Amino acid sequence: MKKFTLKDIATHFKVSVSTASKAINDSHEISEDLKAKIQQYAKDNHYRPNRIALSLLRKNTKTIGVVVPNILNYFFVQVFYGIEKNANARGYNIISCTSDESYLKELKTVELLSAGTVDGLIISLSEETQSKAIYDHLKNYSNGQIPMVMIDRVTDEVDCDKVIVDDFEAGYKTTNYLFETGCKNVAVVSTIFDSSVGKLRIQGYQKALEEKGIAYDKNLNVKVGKKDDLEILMTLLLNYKPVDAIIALDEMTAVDVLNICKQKKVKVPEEVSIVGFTNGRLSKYVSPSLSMVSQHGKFIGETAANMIIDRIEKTDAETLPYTTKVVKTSLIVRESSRKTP
Amino acid sequence: MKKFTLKDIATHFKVSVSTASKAINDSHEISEDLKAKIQQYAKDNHYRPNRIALSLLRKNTKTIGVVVPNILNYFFVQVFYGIEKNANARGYNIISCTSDESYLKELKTVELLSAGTVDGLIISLSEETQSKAIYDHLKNYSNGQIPMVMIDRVTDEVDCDKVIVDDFEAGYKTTNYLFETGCKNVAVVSTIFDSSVGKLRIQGYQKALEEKGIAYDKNLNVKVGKKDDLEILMTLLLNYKPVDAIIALDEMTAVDVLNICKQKKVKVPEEVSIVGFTNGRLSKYVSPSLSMVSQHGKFIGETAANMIIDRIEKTDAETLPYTTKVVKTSLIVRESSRKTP
DNA sequence: ATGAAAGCGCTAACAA
DNA sequence: TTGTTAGCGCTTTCAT
Repeated sequence: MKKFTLKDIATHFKVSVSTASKAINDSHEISEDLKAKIQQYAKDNHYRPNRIALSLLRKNTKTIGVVVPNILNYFFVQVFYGIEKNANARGYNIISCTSDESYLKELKTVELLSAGTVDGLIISLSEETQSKAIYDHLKNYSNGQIPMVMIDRVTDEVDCDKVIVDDFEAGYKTTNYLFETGCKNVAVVSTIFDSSVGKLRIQGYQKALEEKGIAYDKNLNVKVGKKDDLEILMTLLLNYKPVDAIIALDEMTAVDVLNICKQKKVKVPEEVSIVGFTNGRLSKYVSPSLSMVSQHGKFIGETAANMIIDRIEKTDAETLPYTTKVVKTSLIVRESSRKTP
Repeated sequence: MKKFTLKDIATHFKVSVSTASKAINDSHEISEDLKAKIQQYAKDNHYRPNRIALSLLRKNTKTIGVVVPNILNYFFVQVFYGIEKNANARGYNIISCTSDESYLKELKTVELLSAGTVDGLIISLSEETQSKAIYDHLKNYSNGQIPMVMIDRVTDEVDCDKVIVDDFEAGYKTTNYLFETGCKNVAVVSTIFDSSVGKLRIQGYQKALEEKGIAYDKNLNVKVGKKDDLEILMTLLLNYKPVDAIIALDEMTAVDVLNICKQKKVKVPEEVSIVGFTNGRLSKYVSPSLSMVSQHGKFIGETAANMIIDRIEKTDAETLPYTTKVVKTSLIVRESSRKTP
């Protein structure tokens, strides 16, 4: 598995390495004759300049790192897709890592990537990082070394470019939509109550309640932990009050809630409207199909890729002010929510 | 965005770079006193040895490249997850790329990765590559340079380690299962008729037909191209013959077939049994839930990661014979297929 | 205990 | 037209 290098070419033609280099790069300094021979030889031997050496020389890697909490979540897959698309188009590669919602894994990943491996980093915080609120690994990162863009799950404690979803507004609008279609008792079911995103959606929900003059009832804000049984929690919820609308803060939960309702013979949407977050593959296909809030993951990825590359390629990068782009959500109304009061 | 290097440390303490290096690496050659000071200073400044420089020196990158045709396909997401898991556990990172089912993009990606960026490559062929049957970019790759493992969509024309699904057997067993449960006219709907995987499943299907003494009817082998309308093809199929079982070769198609049946008031599974390939998120949640063939994507990923790392780390790598691991599928029976004749 | 020098593969001044 | 040298950041002999 010996690599084929410039030196091999140089030795073969008994020329210097720099001559070989110039010939490969089609420099006008080299005679046409020699160039042709060297280029042919290089081609025959599948010579590729070593990117590691080039990276060291040019002090860039043409690679951007992406850290997402969970690759099995369709939202992040879409984000990833968007990043890859734009980054590739601009000549960058992606090195992708998962934090698995773990602070430690996130920390290690960030340290690894920060060691010259990538020219910039796109990261969405793990749930554990957000719940522990430890951001040192990212502060140091952005302070000293290379550009960073945070997406979706972000924190104010780190200064950098950000692309976020307008989760507050999404929570607010979704709740209002349910009110407008005649729902009275709107509950929320969340598995991401510890993340910034989950909290903002709840705040939007609370604002809508407030405007409507309805007191916030924490029993209607169902927090589903890793070990909790959603079915039990749902039973408690439905027995607690005549809930007629449920907002599920992620797609899987929306589907689960729907299935539990069906199983309990609760009619959707006649008795209970359901609206979920993240417009992925599932929601369209279940029946009744689910009304969903789309966060436009692909667009977020594209935007983040452009922001990071812009910053990487700006020579006066440090002087650019950090910006935060807010992506609006769209409510996709399907069968699981009532249309009229 | 100036990087903090050994030189900075050396200058700060007015020592040589090599002394600084040794101190950082806790060499016994350096006085405890100086070591302590240097290590503290390094820590304070978040010094991380430049991985690019180390890669150049050690001639390895501790990174493996992964090229899959389509990241929005749940099977590949699972594979990816498995690769990431095992690779990380063994100290490797993943650089991931999508070929988008395009030969050209695959070619470019492979060339890029082969240029010293990664220590090994895991690849699943794009559909276009398989239909055009051009494998030069991979032959050269495996000949000369770094280890490669092909997964799922592979070709005999390239000598390397492989992890494949027993698609022939899967097609065979699935068809037989349908026969055993009383189905007579088993059709297949495929969007991947050009890929090795799709062809093998069809061959398995044909073998089952043959054993049963049933002539292969190509009208029952529905090929759905990118521009074809599945609904029209399904209508033709159902009008053509009293089909009582349909095998869909990917998950999305299985769901689509199910929905079209429901829409046409064809009862599933009473009138038509449906079995799909790839046990992803969708199949469990639609109703009736879909019986699926699981290819154990995560396991395939884990296996591939181990194979490539084994080969990378073997010093006598070239002498190791190439092996092909075959992963058996499992049929997960749900509601969409009949249980008794 | 510390430093100088070489070298990983490559390019880009600068010489010849 | 071709070659020499230096250097990207680091480690590792081999001096000192």
